[in-house]
Amino acid sequence: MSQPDTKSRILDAAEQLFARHGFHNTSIRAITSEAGVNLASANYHFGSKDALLLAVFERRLLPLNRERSERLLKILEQAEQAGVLPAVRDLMRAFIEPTLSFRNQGPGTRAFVSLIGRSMAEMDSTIRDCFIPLIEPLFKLLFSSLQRALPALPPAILLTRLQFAMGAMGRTMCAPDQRPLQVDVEPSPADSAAVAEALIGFVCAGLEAPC
Amino acid sequence: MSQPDTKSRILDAAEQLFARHGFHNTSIRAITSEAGVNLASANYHFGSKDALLLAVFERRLLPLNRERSERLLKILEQAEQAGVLPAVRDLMRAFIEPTLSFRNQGPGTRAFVSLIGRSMAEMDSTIRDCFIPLIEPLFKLLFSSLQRALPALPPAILLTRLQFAMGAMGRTMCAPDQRPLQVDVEPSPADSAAVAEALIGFVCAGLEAPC
DNA sequence: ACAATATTTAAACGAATGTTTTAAATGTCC
DNA sequence: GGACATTTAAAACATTCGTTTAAATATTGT
Repeated sequence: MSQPDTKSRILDAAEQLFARHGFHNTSIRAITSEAGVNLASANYHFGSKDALLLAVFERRLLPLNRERSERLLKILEQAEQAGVLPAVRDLMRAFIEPTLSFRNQGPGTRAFVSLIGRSMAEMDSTIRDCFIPLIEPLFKLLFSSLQRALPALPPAILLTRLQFAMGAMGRTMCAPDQRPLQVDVEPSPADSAAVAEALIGFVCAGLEAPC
Repeated sequence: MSQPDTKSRILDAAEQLFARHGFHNTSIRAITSEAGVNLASANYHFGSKDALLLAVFERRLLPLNRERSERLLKILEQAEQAGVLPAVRDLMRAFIEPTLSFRNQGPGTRAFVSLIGRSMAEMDSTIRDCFIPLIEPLFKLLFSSLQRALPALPPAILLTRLQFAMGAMGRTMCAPDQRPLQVDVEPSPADSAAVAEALIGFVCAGLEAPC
Protein backbone atom coordinates (compact mmCIF):
# COMPACT_ATOMS: atom_id res chain seq x y z
CA MET A 1 0.00 0.00 0.00
CA SER A 2 1.04 3.63 -0.53
CA GLN A 3 0.16 6.24 2.11
CA PRO A 4 -3.41 5.41 2.97
CA ASP A 5 -4.53 2.66 0.65
CA THR A 6 -5.62 3.53 -2.83
CA LYS A 7 -9.24 2.65 -2.24
CA SER A 8 -9.61 5.14 0.60
CA ARG A 9 -7.83 7.86 -1.30
CA ILE A 10 -10.24 7.42 -4.20
CA LEU A 11 -13.21 7.53 -1.83
CA ASP A 12 -11.87 10.69 -0.19
CA ALA A 13 -11.30 12.45 -3.48
CA ALA A 14 -14.65 11.36 -4.89
CA GLU A 15 -16.45 12.53 -1.77
CA GLN A 16 -14.77 15.92 -2.01
CA LEU A 17 -15.44 16.44 -5.71
CA PHE A 18 -18.97 15.02 -5.77
CA ALA A 19 -19.87 17.40 -2.97
CA ARG A 20 -18.26 20.39 -4.64
CA HIS A 21 -19.18 19.92 -8.30
CA GLY A 22 -21.89 17.27 -8.33
CA PHE A 23 -21.79 13.70 -9.55
CA HIS A 24 -22.30 14.19 -13.28
CA ASN A 25 -19.94 17.12 -13.38
CA THR A 26 -17.10 15.19 -11.78
CA SER A 27 -15.02 12.92 -14.01
CA ILE A 28 -13.21 9.80 -12.91
CA ARG A 29 -10.10 11.44 -14.25
CA ALA A 30 -10.54 14.37 -11.90
CA ILE A 31 -11.06 12.00 -8.99
CA THR A 32 -8.03 9.82 -9.64
CA SER A 33 -5.92 12.86 -10.36
CA GLU A 34 -6.95 14.48 -7.07
CA ALA A 35 -6.28 11.20 -5.30
CA GLY A 36 -2.89 10.83 -6.96
CA VAL A 37 -3.64 7.38 -8.30
CA ASN A 38 -3.95 5.83 -11.72
CA LEU A 39 -7.08 6.37 -13.78
CA ALA A 40 -7.91 2.71 -14.10
CA SER A 41 -7.72 2.02 -10.37
CA ALA A 42 -11.12 3.59 -9.81
CA ASN A 43 -12.80 1.12 -12.11
CA TYR A 44 -10.58 -1.67 -10.80
CA HIS A 45 -11.61 -1.17 -7.18
CA PHE A 46 -15.22 -0.11 -7.62
CA GLY A 47 -16.30 -1.43 -11.00
CA SER A 48 -18.02 1.70 -12.26
CA LYS A 49 -18.61 5.34 -11.47
CA ASP A 50 -22.12 4.56 -10.20
CA ALA A 51 -20.75 1.91 -7.84
CA LEU A 52 -18.17 4.41 -6.61
CA LEU A 53 -20.94 6.83 -5.72
CA LEU A 54 -22.70 4.09 -3.79
CA ALA A 55 -19.48 3.27 -1.94
CA VAL A 56 -19.02 6.94 -1.04
CA PHE A 57 -22.55 7.02 0.37
CA GLU A 58 -22.26 3.75 2.25
CA ARG A 59 -18.91 4.35 3.90
CA ARG A 60 -20.22 7.10 6.14
CA LEU A 61 -23.98 6.82 5.94
CA LEU A 62 -24.26 3.30 7.32
CA PRO A 63 -22.52 4.14 10.64
CA LEU A 64 -24.28 7.49 10.86
CA ASN A 65 -27.69 5.94 10.32
CA ARG A 66 -26.94 3.21 12.84
CA GLU A 67 -26.21 5.85 15.45
CA ARG A 68 -29.35 7.82 14.63
CA SER A 69 -31.47 4.71 14.65
CA GLU A 70 -30.14 3.62 18.04
CA ARG A 71 -30.80 7.02 19.52
CA LEU A 72 -34.36 7.04 18.23
CA LEU A 73 -35.06 3.58 19.58
CA LYS A 74 -33.63 4.47 22.97
CA ILE A 75 -35.90 7.50 23.21
CA LEU A 76 -38.94 5.41 22.34
CA GLU A 77 -37.98 2.79 24.89
CA GLN A 78 -37.36 5.28 27.68
CA ALA A 79 -40.66 7.05 27.03
CA GLU A 80 -42.53 3.76 27.09
CA GLN A 81 -40.94 2.74 30.35
CA ALA A 82 -41.80 6.10 31.86
CA GLY A 83 -45.35 5.81 30.54
CA VAL A 84 -45.20 9.12 28.67
CA LEU A 85 -45.21 10.19 25.04
CA PRO A 86 -41.78 10.62 23.44
CA ALA A 87 -40.89 14.30 23.01
CA VAL A 88 -40.79 15.67 19.48
CA ARG A 89 -37.72 17.67 20.36
CA ASP A 90 -35.83 14.63 21.59
CA LEU A 91 -36.67 12.71 18.44
CA MET A 92 -35.67 15.47 16.09
CA ARG A 93 -32.50 16.07 18.03
CA ALA A 94 -31.61 12.39 17.70
CA PHE A 95 -32.09 12.66 13.96
CA ILE A 96 -30.47 16.05 13.32
CA GLU A 97 -27.68 16.43 15.85
CA PRO A 98 -25.44 13.51 14.83
CA THR A 99 -25.66 14.65 11.23
CA LEU A 100 -24.64 18.24 11.82
CA SER A 101 -21.92 17.44 14.34
CA PHE A 102 -20.57 15.02 11.77
CA ARG A 103 -19.59 18.10 9.81
CA ASN A 104 -16.98 19.09 12.37
CA GLN A 105 -15.10 15.83 12.36
CA GLY A 106 -12.86 16.68 9.45
CA PRO A 107 -12.81 17.89 5.84
CA GLY A 108 -14.03 14.50 4.63
CA THR A 109 -17.11 14.37 6.78
CA ARG A 110 -17.81 18.00 6.07
CA ALA A 111 -17.88 17.33 2.35
CA PHE A 112 -19.98 14.27 2.94
CA VAL A 113 -22.65 16.18 4.84
CA SER A 114 -22.82 18.65 1.96
CA LEU A 115 -23.18 15.78 -0.47
CA ILE A 116 -26.05 14.27 1.47
CA GLY A 117 -27.82 17.60 1.85
CA ARG A 118 -27.53 18.14 -1.83
CA SER A 119 -28.65 14.63 -2.65
CA MET A 120 -31.90 15.14 -0.76
CA ALA A 121 -32.97 17.64 -3.40
CA GLU A 122 -31.64 15.63 -6.30
CA MET A 123 -33.97 14.62 -9.14
CA ASP A 124 -31.53 12.51 -11.10
CA SER A 125 -32.35 8.82 -10.91
CA THR A 126 -28.73 7.66 -10.80
CA ILE A 127 -28.18 9.48 -7.55
CA ARG A 128 -31.58 8.80 -6.04
CA ASP A 129 -31.30 5.09 -6.77
CA CYS A 130 -28.17 5.02 -4.63
CA PHE A 131 -29.37 7.36 -1.95
CA ILE A 132 -33.02 6.56 -1.25
CA PRO A 133 -32.59 2.92 -0.17
CA LEU A 134 -29.94 4.00 2.30
CA ILE A 135 -32.12 6.44 4.19
CA GLU A 136 -35.61 5.05 3.68
CA PRO A 137 -35.61 2.68 6.69
CA LEU A 138 -34.38 5.42 9.00
CA PHE A 139 -36.92 7.86 7.61
CA LYS A 140 -39.70 5.37 8.25
CA LEU A 141 -38.53 4.92 11.80
CA LEU A 142 -38.45 8.67 12.34
CA PHE A 143 -41.93 9.05 10.90
CA SER A 144 -43.48 6.32 13.03
CA SER A 145 -41.72 7.70 16.10
CA LEU A 146 -43.18 11.13 15.44
CA GLN A 147 -46.60 9.56 15.01
CA ARG A 148 -46.32 8.27 18.54
CA ALA A 149 -45.15 11.64 19.78
CA LEU A 150 -48.00 13.47 18.06
CA PRO A 151 -50.97 11.08 18.16
CA ALA A 152 -53.49 13.87 17.57
CA LEU A 153 -51.87 15.04 14.33
CA PRO A 154 -53.28 13.39 11.17
CA PRO A 155 -50.54 11.26 9.57
CA ALA A 156 -50.86 12.99 6.20
CA ILE A 157 -50.29 16.37 7.85
CA LEU A 158 -47.36 15.01 9.80
CA LEU A 159 -45.80 13.65 6.63
CA THR A 160 -46.20 16.97 4.87
CA ARG A 161 -44.59 18.82 7.74
CA LEU A 162 -41.81 16.27 8.01
CA GLN A 163 -41.00 16.95 4.36
CA PHE A 164 -40.66 20.62 5.22
CA ALA A 165 -38.33 19.69 8.07
CA MET A 166 -36.24 17.53 5.74
CA GLY A 167 -35.94 20.46 3.37
CA ALA A 168 -34.78 22.79 6.13
CA MET A 169 -32.28 20.21 7.31
CA GLY A 170 -30.97 19.46 3.83
CA ARG A 171 -30.32 23.10 3.15
CA THR A 172 -28.55 23.51 6.46
CA MET A 173 -26.29 20.62 5.52
CA CYS A 174 -25.06 22.05 2.25
CA ALA A 175 -25.62 25.80 2.58
CA PRO A 176 -22.34 26.50 4.43
CA ASP A 177 -20.39 25.24 1.43
CA GLN A 178 -22.42 27.14 -1.14
CA ARG A 179 -21.50 30.55 -2.36
CA PRO A 180 -23.89 32.42 -0.09
CA LEU A 181 -26.68 34.76 -0.96
CA GLN A 182 -25.38 38.13 0.09
CA VAL A 183 -27.44 39.92 2.72
CA ASP A 184 -26.45 43.03 4.58
CA VAL A 185 -25.80 41.28 7.85
CA GLU A 186 -22.86 39.38 9.20
CA PRO A 187 -23.34 35.71 8.37
CA SER A 188 -25.10 33.39 10.73
CA PRO A 189 -23.18 31.92 13.70
CA ALA A 190 -20.23 29.81 12.67
CA ASP A 191 -20.80 27.71 15.77
CA SER A 192 -22.38 24.66 14.27
CA ALA A 193 -23.84 23.41 17.56
CA ALA A 194 -25.79 26.65 17.75
CA VAL A 195 -27.01 26.17 14.18
CA ALA A 196 -28.13 22.65 15.05
CA GLU A 197 -30.06 23.91 18.06
CA ALA A 198 -31.64 26.65 15.98
CA LEU A 199 -32.69 24.10 13.37
CA ILE A 200 -34.14 21.77 15.98
CA GLY A 201 -36.12 24.64 17.46
CA PHE A 202 -37.32 25.69 14.03
CA VAL A 203 -38.59 22.31 12.89
CA CYS A 204 -40.14 21.46 16.26
CA ALA A 205 -42.10 24.70 16.22
CA GLY A 206 -43.33 23.83 12.76
CA LEU A 207 -44.14 20.21 13.51
CA GLU A 208 -46.07 21.07 16.66
CA ALA A 209 -47.88 24.08 15.24
CA PRO A 210 -51.68 24.09 15.67
CA CYS A 211 -53.59 22.60 12.78
CA MET B 1 -42.21 30.07 -38.05
CA SER B 2 -43.49 26.57 -37.30
CA GLN B 3 -46.14 25.88 -34.65
CA PRO B 4 -45.03 27.96 -31.73
CA ASP B 5 -41.76 29.54 -32.72
CA THR B 6 -38.60 27.50 -32.51
CA LYS B 7 -37.17 29.53 -29.68
CA SER B 8 -40.10 28.83 -27.39
CA ARG B 9 -40.14 25.15 -28.22
CA ILE B 10 -36.48 24.87 -27.28
CA LEU B 11 -37.13 26.71 -24.03
CA ASP B 12 -40.06 24.42 -23.22
CA ALA B 13 -38.09 21.27 -23.90
CA ALA B 14 -35.03 22.49 -21.99
CA GLU B 15 -37.18 23.46 -19.02
CA GLN B 16 -38.76 20.02 -18.95
CA LEU B 17 -35.51 18.09 -19.28
CA PHE B 18 -33.41 20.27 -16.99
CA ALA B 19 -36.04 19.80 -14.30
CA ARG B 20 -36.28 16.06 -14.81
CA HIS B 21 -32.66 15.06 -15.34
CA GLY B 22 -30.59 18.04 -14.27
CA PHE B 23 -28.57 20.46 -16.34
CA HIS B 24 -25.37 18.50 -16.82
CA ASN B 25 -27.24 15.29 -17.52
CA THR B 26 -29.30 16.84 -20.31
CA SER B 27 -27.72 17.12 -23.75
CA ILE B 28 -28.56 19.72 -26.34
CA ARG B 29 -29.38 16.82 -28.62
CA ALA B 30 -32.00 15.58 -26.18
CA ILE B 31 -33.47 19.07 -25.96
CA THR B 32 -33.68 19.73 -29.67
CA SER B 33 -34.98 16.23 -30.29
CA GLU B 34 -37.73 16.68 -27.68
CA ALA B 35 -38.54 20.06 -29.20
CA GLY B 36 -38.65 18.64 -32.71
CA VAL B 37 -36.15 21.14 -34.03
CA ASN B 38 -32.68 20.93 -35.48
CA LEU B 39 -29.67 20.46 -33.26
CA ALA B 40 -27.90 23.61 -34.37
CA SER B 41 -30.87 25.87 -33.72
CA ALA B 42 -30.25 25.78 -29.98
CA ASN B 43 -26.79 27.25 -30.39
CA TYR B 44 -28.05 29.60 -33.08
CA HIS B 45 -30.76 31.10 -30.90
CA PHE B 46 -29.05 31.05 -27.52
CA GLY B 47 -25.34 30.90 -28.26
CA SER B 48 -24.45 28.20 -25.76
CA LYS B 49 -25.93 25.69 -23.38
CA ASP B 50 -25.15 27.93 -20.41
CA ALA B 51 -26.94 30.83 -22.04
CA LEU B 52 -29.90 28.57 -22.72
CA LEU B 53 -30.11 27.75 -19.03
CA LEU B 54 -30.10 31.43 -18.21
CA ALA B 55 -32.88 32.03 -20.73
CA VAL B 56 -34.95 29.23 -19.18
CA PHE B 57 -34.55 30.84 -15.78
CA GLU B 58 -35.28 34.36 -16.93
CA ARG B 59 -38.36 33.64 -18.99
CA ARG B 60 -40.46 32.72 -15.97
CA LEU B 61 -38.49 33.98 -12.99
CA LEU B 62 -38.47 37.63 -13.97
CA PRO B 63 -42.28 37.91 -14.06
CA LEU B 64 -42.67 35.74 -10.99
CA ASN B 65 -40.19 37.79 -8.98
CA ARG B 66 -41.84 41.00 -10.12
CA GLU B 67 -45.15 39.77 -8.76
CA ARG B 68 -43.63 38.68 -5.46
CA SER B 69 -41.73 41.91 -5.10
CA GLU B 70 -44.87 43.97 -5.72
CA ARG B 71 -46.82 41.99 -3.17
CA LEU B 72 -44.11 42.44 -0.56
CA LEU B 73 -43.91 46.17 -1.15
CA LYS B 74 -47.66 46.55 -0.93
CA ILE B 75 -47.73 44.79 2.42
CA LEU B 76 -45.00 47.04 3.78
CA GLU B 77 -46.79 50.10 2.52
CA GLN B 78 -50.16 49.12 3.96
CA ALA B 79 -48.61 48.31 7.34
CA GLU B 80 -46.85 51.64 7.43
CA GLN B 81 -50.02 53.54 6.60
CA ALA B 82 -51.87 51.64 9.32
CA GLY B 83 -49.07 52.34 11.76
CA VAL B 84 -48.55 48.63 12.58
CA LEU B 85 -45.81 46.11 11.99
CA PRO B 86 -46.16 43.99 8.84
CA ALA B 87 -47.30 40.45 9.66
CA VAL B 88 -44.79 37.66 9.15
CA ARG B 89 -47.52 35.48 7.74
CA ASP B 90 -48.52 38.05 5.12
CA LEU B 91 -44.91 38.47 4.03
CA MET B 92 -44.22 34.76 3.75
CA ARG B 93 -47.48 34.23 1.93
CA ALA B 94 -46.52 36.89 -0.59
CA PHE B 95 -43.24 35.10 -1.16
CA ILE B 96 -44.46 31.50 -1.18
CA GLU B 97 -47.95 31.50 -2.59
CA PRO B 98 -47.25 32.84 -6.09
CA THR B 99 -44.47 30.30 -6.46
CA LEU B 100 -46.49 27.25 -5.51
CA SER B 101 -49.62 28.28 -7.39
CA PHE B 102 -47.36 28.76 -10.40
CA ARG B 103 -47.06 24.98 -10.40
CA ASN B 104 -50.71 24.55 -11.38
CA GLN B 105 -50.60 26.75 -14.43
CA GLY B 106 -49.41 24.05 -16.80
CA PRO B 107 -46.79 21.38 -17.37
CA GLY B 108 -44.21 24.00 -18.26
CA THR B 109 -44.57 26.02 -15.08
CA ARG B 110 -44.73 22.83 -13.05
CA ALA B 111 -41.37 21.70 -14.39
CA PHE B 112 -40.02 25.17 -13.85
CA VAL B 113 -40.95 25.21 -10.18
CA SER B 114 -39.18 21.89 -9.76
CA LEU B 115 -36.14 23.27 -11.49
CA ILE B 116 -36.00 26.26 -9.19
CA GLY B 117 -36.49 24.17 -6.08
CA ARG B 118 -33.70 21.93 -7.17
CA SER B 119 -31.45 24.83 -8.08
CA MET B 120 -31.72 26.24 -4.57
CA ALA B 121 -29.72 23.25 -3.31
CA GLU B 122 -27.31 23.21 -6.21
CA MET B 123 -23.59 23.46 -5.55
CA ASP B 124 -22.45 23.59 -9.16
CA SER B 125 -21.14 27.01 -10.11
CA THR B 126 -22.53 26.97 -13.63
CA ILE B 127 -26.05 26.79 -12.30
CA ARG B 128 -25.56 29.04 -9.30
CA ASP B 129 -23.96 31.72 -11.45
CA CYS B 130 -27.17 31.86 -13.45
CA PHE B 131 -29.57 31.48 -10.58
CA ILE B 132 -28.23 33.52 -7.68
CA PRO B 133 -28.26 36.94 -9.37
CA LEU B 134 -31.86 36.40 -10.38
CA ILE B 135 -33.17 35.86 -6.86
CA GLU B 136 -30.74 37.81 -4.73
CA PRO B 137 -32.55 41.19 -4.90
CA LEU B 138 -35.87 39.59 -4.00
CA PHE B 139 -34.27 37.65 -1.17
CA LYS B 140 -32.80 40.84 0.22
CA LEU B 141 -36.19 42.49 0.07
CA LEU B 142 -37.78 39.58 1.88
CA PHE B 143 -35.11 39.64 4.54
CA SER B 144 -35.38 43.33 5.23
CA SER B 145 -39.16 43.07 5.30
CA LEU B 146 -38.96 40.33 7.90
CA GLN B 147 -36.55 42.45 9.92
CA ARG B 148 -39.27 45.07 10.14
CA ALA B 149 -41.85 42.46 11.07
CA LEU B 150 -39.64 40.96 13.78
CA PRO B 151 -37.67 43.90 15.22
CA ALA B 152 -36.84 42.02 18.43
CA LEU B 153 -35.21 39.11 16.65
CA PRO B 154 -31.42 39.45 16.13
CA PRO B 155 -30.71 39.71 12.39
CA ALA B 156 -28.26 36.80 12.44
CA ILE B 157 -30.90 34.55 13.99
CA LEU B 158 -33.46 35.73 11.48
CA LEU B 159 -31.11 34.96 8.62
CA THR B 160 -30.44 31.48 9.96
CA ARG B 161 -34.13 30.78 10.29
CA LEU B 162 -34.87 32.21 6.87
CA GLN B 163 -32.38 29.74 5.43
CA PHE B 164 -34.35 26.96 7.08
CA ALA B 165 -37.53 28.34 5.54
CA MET B 166 -35.89 28.47 2.11
CA GLY B 167 -34.92 24.84 2.49
CA ALA B 168 -38.43 23.80 3.39
CA MET B 169 -39.80 25.79 0.46
CA GLY B 170 -37.25 24.43 -2.01
CA ARG B 171 -38.06 20.88 -1.10
CA THR B 172 -41.77 21.53 -1.42
CA MET B 173 -41.17 22.87 -4.89
CA CYS B 174 -39.41 19.81 -6.26
CA ALA B 175 -40.55 16.97 -3.98
CA PRO B 176 -43.81 16.28 -5.88
CA ASP B 177 -41.79 15.37 -8.97
CA GLN B 178 -39.30 13.19 -7.14
CA ARG B 179 -39.71 9.50 -6.67
CA PRO B 180 -41.08 9.67 -3.16
CA LEU B 181 -39.76 8.13 -0.01
CA GLN B 182 -42.22 5.40 0.74
CA VAL B 183 -44.02 5.70 4.05
CA ASP B 184 -46.96 3.65 5.19
CA VAL B 185 -49.47 6.42 4.82
CA GLU B 186 -51.39 7.76 1.89
CA PRO B 187 -49.39 10.62 0.35
CA SER B 188 -49.91 14.18 1.47
CA PRO B 189 -52.83 16.17 0.05
CA ALA B 190 -52.64 16.63 -3.69
CA ASP B 191 -54.36 19.98 -3.25
CA SER B 192 -51.47 22.32 -3.75
CA ALA B 193 -53.21 25.28 -2.12
CA ALA B 194 -53.42 23.21 1.06
CA VAL B 195 -49.74 22.35 0.81
CA ALA B 196 -48.91 26.03 0.39
CA GLU B 197 -50.92 26.92 3.48
CA ALA B 198 -49.26 24.14 5.45
CA LEU B 199 -45.86 25.39 4.38
CA ILE B 200 -46.69 28.96 5.31
CA GLY B 201 -47.88 27.82 8.72
CA PHE B 202 -44.75 25.73 9.20
CA VAL B 203 -42.23 28.42 8.38
CA CYS B 204 -44.09 31.13 10.29
CA ALA B 205 -44.12 28.97 13.41
CA GLY B 206 -40.39 28.47 13.02
CA LEU B 207 -39.59 32.10 12.26
CA GLU B 208 -41.61 33.39 15.20
CA ALA B 209 -40.47 30.75 17.69
CA PRO B 210 -39.11 32.07 21.00
CA CYS B 211 -35.37 32.56 21.06
C1' DA C 1 12.52 -18.99 -3.21
C1' DC C 2 8.94 -19.47 -6.18
C1' DA C 3 4.48 -19.73 -7.96
C1' DA C 4 -0.03 -17.50 -7.60
C1' DT C 5 -2.57 -13.66 -6.88
C1' DA C 6 -3.46 -8.71 -6.43
C1' DT C 7 -2.54 -4.31 -7.75
C1' DT C 8 -0.70 -0.56 -10.61
C1' DT C 9 0.46 1.40 -14.93
C1' DA C 10 0.11 3.30 -19.63
C1' DA C 11 -2.41 3.20 -23.70
C1' DA C 12 -6.32 2.82 -26.33
C1' DC C 13 -11.42 2.15 -27.37
C1' DG C 14 -15.96 3.57 -28.74
C1' DA C 15 -19.49 6.60 -27.58
C1' DA C 16 -21.37 11.01 -26.42
C1' DT C 17 -20.74 15.82 -25.75
C1' DG C 18 -20.90 21.15 -27.04
C1' DT C 19 -19.94 23.66 -30.81
C1' DT C 20 -18.94 25.08 -35.66
C1' DT C 21 -19.33 24.90 -40.54
C1' DT C 22 -21.42 24.73 -45.04
C1' DA C 23 -25.29 24.75 -47.92
C1' DA C 24 -30.12 24.90 -48.77
C1' DA C 25 -34.44 26.84 -47.70
C1' DT C 26 -37.44 30.47 -46.07
C1' DG C 27 -38.97 34.82 -45.09
C1' DT C 28 -38.67 40.14 -45.36
C1' DC C 29 -38.35 44.54 -47.45
C1' DC C 30 -37.35 48.05 -51.08
C1' DG D 1 -39.78 40.31 -58.13
C1' DG D 2 -35.15 40.26 -56.80
C1' DA D 3 -31.59 41.34 -53.01
C1' DC D 4 -30.93 40.51 -48.54
C1' DA D 5 -31.07 38.72 -43.87
C1' DT D 6 -32.89 35.00 -41.19
C1' DT D 7 -33.74 30.29 -40.16
C1' DT D 8 -33.21 25.33 -40.98
C1' DA D 9 -30.72 21.32 -42.31
C1' DA D 10 -27.01 17.82 -42.32
C1' DA D 11 -22.49 16.87 -41.52
C1' DA D 12 -18.26 17.20 -39.29
C1' DC D 13 -15.23 19.25 -35.55
C1' DA D 14 -12.31 18.55 -31.55
C1' DT D 15 -12.91 17.14 -26.66
C1' DT D 16 -14.11 14.64 -23.05
C1' DC D 17 -16.23 10.88 -21.07
C1' DG D 18 -16.50 5.91 -18.78
C1' DT D 19 -14.51 1.82 -19.57
C1' DT D 20 -11.33 -1.89 -21.13
C1' DT D 21 -7.07 -4.03 -22.37
C1' DA D 22 -2.57 -5.90 -21.68
C1' DA D 23 1.77 -5.59 -19.74
C1' DA D 24 4.50 -4.52 -15.64
C1' DT D 25 4.99 -4.50 -10.78
C1' DA D 26 4.06 -5.63 -5.98
C1' DT D 27 2.26 -8.71 -2.57
C1' DT D 28 1.08 -12.99 -0.58
C1' DG D 29 1.06 -17.90 0.66
C1' DT D 30 3.63 -22.04 1.10
